[in-house]
Amino acid sequence: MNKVILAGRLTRDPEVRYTQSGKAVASFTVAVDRRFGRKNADNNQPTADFIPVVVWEKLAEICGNNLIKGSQVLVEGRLQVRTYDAQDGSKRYVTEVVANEVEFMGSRPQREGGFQQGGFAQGAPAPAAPADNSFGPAIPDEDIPF
Amino acid sequence: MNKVILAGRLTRDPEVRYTQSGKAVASFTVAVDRRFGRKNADNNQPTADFIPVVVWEKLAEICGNNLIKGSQVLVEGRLQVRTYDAQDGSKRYVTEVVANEVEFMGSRPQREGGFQQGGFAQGAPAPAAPADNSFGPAIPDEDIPF
Amino acid sequence: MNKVILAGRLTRDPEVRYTQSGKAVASFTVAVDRRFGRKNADNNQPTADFIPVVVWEKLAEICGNNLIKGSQVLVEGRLQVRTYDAQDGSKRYVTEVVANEVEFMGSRPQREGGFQQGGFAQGAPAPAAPADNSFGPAIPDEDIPF
Amino acid sequence: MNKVILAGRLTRDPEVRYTQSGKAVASFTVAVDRRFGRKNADNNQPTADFIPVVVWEKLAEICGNNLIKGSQVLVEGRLQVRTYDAQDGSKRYVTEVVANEVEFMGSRPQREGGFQQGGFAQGAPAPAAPADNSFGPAIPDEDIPF
DNA sequence: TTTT
DNA sequence: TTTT
Repeated sequence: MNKVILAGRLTRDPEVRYTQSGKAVASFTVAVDRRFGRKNADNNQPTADFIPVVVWEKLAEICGNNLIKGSQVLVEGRLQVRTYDAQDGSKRYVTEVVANEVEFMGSRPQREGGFQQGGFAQGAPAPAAPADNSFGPAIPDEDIPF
Repeated sequence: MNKVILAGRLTRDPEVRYTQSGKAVASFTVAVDRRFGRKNADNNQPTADFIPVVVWEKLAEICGNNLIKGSQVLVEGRLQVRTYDAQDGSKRYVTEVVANEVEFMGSRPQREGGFQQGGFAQGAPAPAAPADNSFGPAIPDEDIPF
Repeated sequence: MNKVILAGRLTRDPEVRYTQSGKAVASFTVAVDRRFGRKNADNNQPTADFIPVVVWEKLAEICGNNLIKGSQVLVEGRLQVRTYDAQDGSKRYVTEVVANEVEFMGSRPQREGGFQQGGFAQGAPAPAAPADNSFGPAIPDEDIPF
Repeated sequence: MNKVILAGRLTRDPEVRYTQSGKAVASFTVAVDRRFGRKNADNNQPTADFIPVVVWEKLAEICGNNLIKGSQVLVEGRLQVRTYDAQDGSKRYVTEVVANEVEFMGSRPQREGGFQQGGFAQGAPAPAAPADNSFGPAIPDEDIPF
């Protein structure tokens, strides 16, 4: 068992890319507020954890089409550590949550254009082209977790 | 909510260190086998995820005293991304699971000296001195998650 | 490990009772919508699961003071099966989630009087008197899960 | 989200039944030990929770073929409350975990005949006929959760 | 780099 | 760097 459950808000709009074979991949970071009391606020500690999340295929497109900066989500997935070689020859690690479920929670930030009222992530059209993967190196086409 | 649940085996004996104020910290990596079918075995993909885990205080000592390479564990905790400055001035990220519960599961590897048959992690004496933190930079003394 | 995580909405206002020794107990039911597709809507199947939740002590009072029918919550707890003897002498089972954490999620139903904007369940005054436990027999005073 | 994760041992051999349309259903109870300290042992409280679990189709057959009384399992599923009318006309509730994943954990009880060493639940032949559903009324044929 |  |  390798299970992660996060509830929080997107720090930015999701970034949707496509692999060479055409699979959609969405990346975003979820800010999870720490419970009051877990850390003393007065000693300059962070008050949130920022967790990189990656979503594949249909769910990626749904997230790209329905989530924006500030959106509240409930994410279920697994922890994955990818490894890659940095330019200086050293080995680097990228840890992220590969989500297999993203629920859209209540209070959603406003923006021009109508978003759906919330609900589960499913069914949606397909957007367009690539971008840069902000969480590390290129994601290989085969790297589909489920 | 920021919750992680892992079931797997230690890739090495746990490493126990102490902060300046005397708090114990144990670090180990849990190998979580991927379900057959999640990845095709034939395309050179990894068959396990290797997840760094950090444990504090009493639970750290219990882990240090009862777990060894190969021990089967069920870990519950939260995902934490620490940030630090590398020697070359760049910013690096260390992601780990901060465990608040470690259950010892069944089949445990043999070793000289008697280990307990299993059970929950609790109650235990205290070992001794530091070492190096294999997962990143020094863990500050205040960084206690609960 | 005995862990339950639910995201849903209260079907009614929470009911707060007190044990003889004065401990608060809140009871409510969480309606968890099933994912579209898990069940075909067209064969008269329910579209939600209704899960009884029980909360103790300080958290019970916070829930009583901040949640109402329709409130969206994220509940973490454990499953508990209590047993009791029915009037006809037969043995009955009551299964409920004993929550140790209740997060208040976004979109909250309106009602006269100001409720807080959301956040984690903690810190709050104490309400008053008993009522009837809608999920089964009297909860014994000692039955505190944590 | 409606998620349950249990680690424990079967109190009896699984019971495998078949619906009219031929779908396999396995039922068993998982005993989950409570953490020491969660309950004082000295006040006659139970030291374990006994949770009814239901498994469908292929996974049901795998469980029927590989698990026995005492088997250690890690179960992931969802909580379901079924309702039915008792003979006396009153309404009764049956709560159970509908498992979608069952991992076989380490130390497994011995019995004549070779069982596999453990691993994930998948792939297996099919056993035979019905029996009585020990956890409540007949499970309708359509009631397949995934 | 960070959300409300 | 990896466990069974």
